[in-house]
Amino acid sequence: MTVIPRHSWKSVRDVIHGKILDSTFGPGDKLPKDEELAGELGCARATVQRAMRDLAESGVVERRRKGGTHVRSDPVTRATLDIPITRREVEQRGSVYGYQLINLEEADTPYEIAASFGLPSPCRMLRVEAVHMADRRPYIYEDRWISPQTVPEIRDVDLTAESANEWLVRNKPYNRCDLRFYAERAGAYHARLFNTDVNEALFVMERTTWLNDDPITSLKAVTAPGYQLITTT
Amino acid sequence: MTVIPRHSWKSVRDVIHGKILDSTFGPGDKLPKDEELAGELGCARATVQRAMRDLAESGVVERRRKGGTHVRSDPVTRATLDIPITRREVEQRGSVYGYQLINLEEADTPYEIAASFGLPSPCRMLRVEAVHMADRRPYIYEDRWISPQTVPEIRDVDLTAESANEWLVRNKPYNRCDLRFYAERAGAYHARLFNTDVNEALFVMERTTWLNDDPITSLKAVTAPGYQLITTT
DNA sequence: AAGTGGTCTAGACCACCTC
DNA sequence: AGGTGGTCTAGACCACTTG
Repeated sequence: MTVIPRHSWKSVRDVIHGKILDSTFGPGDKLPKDEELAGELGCARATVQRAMRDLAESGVVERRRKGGTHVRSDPVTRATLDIPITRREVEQRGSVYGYQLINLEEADTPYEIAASFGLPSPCRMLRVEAVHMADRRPYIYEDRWISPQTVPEIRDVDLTAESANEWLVRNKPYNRCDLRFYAERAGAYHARLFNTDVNEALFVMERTTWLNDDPITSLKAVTAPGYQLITTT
Repeated sequence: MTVIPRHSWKSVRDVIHGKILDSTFGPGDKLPKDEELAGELGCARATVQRAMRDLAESGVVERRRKGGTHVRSDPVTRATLDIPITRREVEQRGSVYGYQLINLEEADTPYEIAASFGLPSPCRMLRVEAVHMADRRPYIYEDRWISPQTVPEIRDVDLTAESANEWLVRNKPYNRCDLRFYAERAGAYHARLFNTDVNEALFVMERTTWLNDDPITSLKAVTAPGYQLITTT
């Protein structure tokens, strides 16, 4: 009786993944149940579980109780995005970070902002406009709405000194986060801010967050010309 | 002796996360070792492990053997991006998908492409230019380079019928994937293709993949005006 | 060298979902 | 209602990494 070399969950994962890649199991096919696979591979069921969870997380298979494990029929490329605090991002580029509050007011949200929160109608929120700078040049313009009902403490924060970005990330957890990326023409305001052409193409990130279905903040971040969002897996 | 209500790994995670959010443990602080926490919380060490892994994956803490578990000092917002096959994306929008090969040739890669693969100098690759369409209108223009050394089978694929996008995702696994997003002005070519203004801002995705350090493909996908990349967590 | 997280097992029970 | 994946435990051993 030979002890099997070693059944790490990664090797189990790779064996199963291999059978999918070589078409032993095609898109949509049902895989044997964990228990069977554990028997075949000579490892504990928990090890198969661990392997399968990894495959499920990377989008290769789908699992459902009672339904079993199926090979996903529409493969996706899945990647993880890390969006750091803007200050950190600037500093890691080796630049000097700067921050400037442009405007702070309490006002009714436009319809689009209410909509992005999923609210039926506009309501009163705190609006914060600010610029993040890298080496004294504008780097990201942020236009943010904060719900003072969910985040009452925000009124006590000195937003001329600390960016809402930083304070919120450090102090206010969230459950749900919507992200949206697109390109936008600069327009007169941003062209002047970034000292560029009116027709420059700018990369825009929008982020809306909730805590237990209560709106926290909605942010539109317009980046300087040439900005790139990068991921490595 | 009351049986503790139930110690699911999620509740354990939330307890620990709570202690981080209420500053019981601040940024950079070291958390007790798993064994201790398990004792305090009255659960198995494996349960703490599971909870901690989740916190580590979502970027809240960092763990190192022997080093212990620390609260991350620079919080990040972490999101998972799912990029489907373009055909699927179009179909799920409820549109009719179309595909058109524009150009297919073997040529030396420009320096930028070689660079994105991390290669020192240009080399011969297959170049595929194509358009994906939604309801007969251009949706995404793709300019792709494929390494025939890593993917010799590509020569036998009829790229007029099936997009390289689809064939590669279905048939060629990859280890490593770099993604890059930015905005670009349309220019004459894309303006005509998308039937829009020369200065329109277009959202661009670049994706480069490898299998065990061997280059597979590098793709620049220029999207139609108004395109948005969306994530929900 | 030793401390800490990571993995593996065997077994039990739970919870969800399809059949 | 029953089958399948998900979780939990207790204990052992492994592997990384830092003091």
